[in-house]
Amino acid sequence: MTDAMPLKLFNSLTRQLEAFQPVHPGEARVYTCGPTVYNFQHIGNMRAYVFADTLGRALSFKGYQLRHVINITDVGHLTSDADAGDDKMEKAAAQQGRTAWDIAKFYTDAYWADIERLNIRQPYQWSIATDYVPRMIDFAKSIADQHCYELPSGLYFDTSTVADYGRLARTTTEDGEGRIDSVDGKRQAADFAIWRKTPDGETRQMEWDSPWGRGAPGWHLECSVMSEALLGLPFDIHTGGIDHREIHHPNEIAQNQAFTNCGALSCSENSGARIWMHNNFLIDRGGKMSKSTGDFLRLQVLVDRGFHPLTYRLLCLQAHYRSELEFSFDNLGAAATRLKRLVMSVAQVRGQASPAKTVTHPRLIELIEQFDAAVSEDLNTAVGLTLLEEAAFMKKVDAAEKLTVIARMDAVLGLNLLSIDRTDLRVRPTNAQITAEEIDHDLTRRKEARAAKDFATSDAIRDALLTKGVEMMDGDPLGWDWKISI
RNA sequence: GGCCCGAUGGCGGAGUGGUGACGCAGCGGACUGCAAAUCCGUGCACGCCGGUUCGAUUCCGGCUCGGGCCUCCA
Repeated sequence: MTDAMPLKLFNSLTRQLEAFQPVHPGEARVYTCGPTVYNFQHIGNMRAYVFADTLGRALSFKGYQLRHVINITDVGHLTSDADAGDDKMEKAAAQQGRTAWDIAKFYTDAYWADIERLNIRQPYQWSIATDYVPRMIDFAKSIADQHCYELPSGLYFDTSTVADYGRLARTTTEDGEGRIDSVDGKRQAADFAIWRKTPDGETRQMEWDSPWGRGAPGWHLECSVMSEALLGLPFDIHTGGIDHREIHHPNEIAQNQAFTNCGALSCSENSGARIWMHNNFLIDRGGKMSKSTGDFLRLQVLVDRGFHPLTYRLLCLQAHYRSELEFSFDNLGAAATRLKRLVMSVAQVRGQASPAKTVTHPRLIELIEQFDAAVSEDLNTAVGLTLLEEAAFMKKVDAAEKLTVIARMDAVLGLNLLSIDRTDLRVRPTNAQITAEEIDHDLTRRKEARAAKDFATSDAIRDALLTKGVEMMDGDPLGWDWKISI
């Protein structure tokens, strides 16, 4: 690969753009903090995975051999960030009358289904936290003497034993207000549990024996261990939602520093990953992004309302991953229209040719270069998308060359333009009062009426369908579509 | 209370020290029996007050407003 156009990424650790320099030449090793599978993922959660996928695709586009790991947290994540309390998994299990293991499997499967619907590529490996518990214990043992201390409730990490604790978060680490319910005996408010002992007299569904008693690993420990096990320290890029920048990732970094025994080295070398990247939040003014409200927005809700999942992906791509993004069904509707027009245009080109081997058209060559530049500048998908559209909408250009360019760009954007069709976008809303067969029947009747110039009848059929959320489109090959009305 | 971020047209959202992308909506046109869909064309914006500068939307300070985190969150 020639790095004429170096890939620049924003490193949360240094808060600036840095040229990507792989730890292992030609390779890119990426770890993404995945979901805690105690519930469905909401669309805000999914933005993180669309982002991580886009990053991975960009790295592939730039010629790097990608080794991407996404974890599944199926144990150890508490219902609060206190050091004691309910485990999310156990709590969900108790509420739903199922085992914690069943809960984990159910929501992992649901998550994976969403991953597929969003055309997120399969990573090199999904790492399941409970598969790594022995390794977590080994990791904890190796740092216990120098960096940890034991209390009745578990093994705690002493954050004063590593240099620059909390530098990622850019927070003052002094105990501050101490709003977290403090555990007696903690040396610093910021100290966190590495191993949580099961309280005396209790039994958990998910617990293991350890040198510190029977219990479960702390959430932060899991990511350090799995990333080290599968990618080695240091690896290239660690991603996650921006919320992890404050607590989870600083704690991970502290553990990594302790584990690699380089507590005093420079930031980039001892944090475990060279680059830490965080996607910003998807904002919903309606407040449906919080799982605690019960009725939260997940991908299926969008589909139920007649939106193809990739509409959501396009919505994410329209904004920079580091910007907050406003979610609303109006915005989603705008993205749906944009996607539809793009898909129609590409499908037309697809019908005319197969991708050419080489591109000779000057503007197409330039578009590829501009696309490369946009992606290389901290993943500017918003601009990349407009370049893809320009290519797709160009007139009087060899279809084969055009398709080649579209394919190359879509490999990064992941809108599946080489195989998706206009009909795929016609998603039946769950509240539809009419079947596709009935609509086709009416469509035929209407055509007959129009042929006979019986416009009173044809208009009546059209109006009737419209009241059921279906619009007729005489000049469109598809003939009819669900009208997405909010 | 502490820490941090943002403010771009009707909505969303890029970007920039010197003609402010793009999408959706709107408007005009083509097409249509009329519409819709589609295609073509097009109007509209850099929160306020100072400062730096030949010149600021872009840099600095203040203000106002909004948001996030410090409690679980991607």
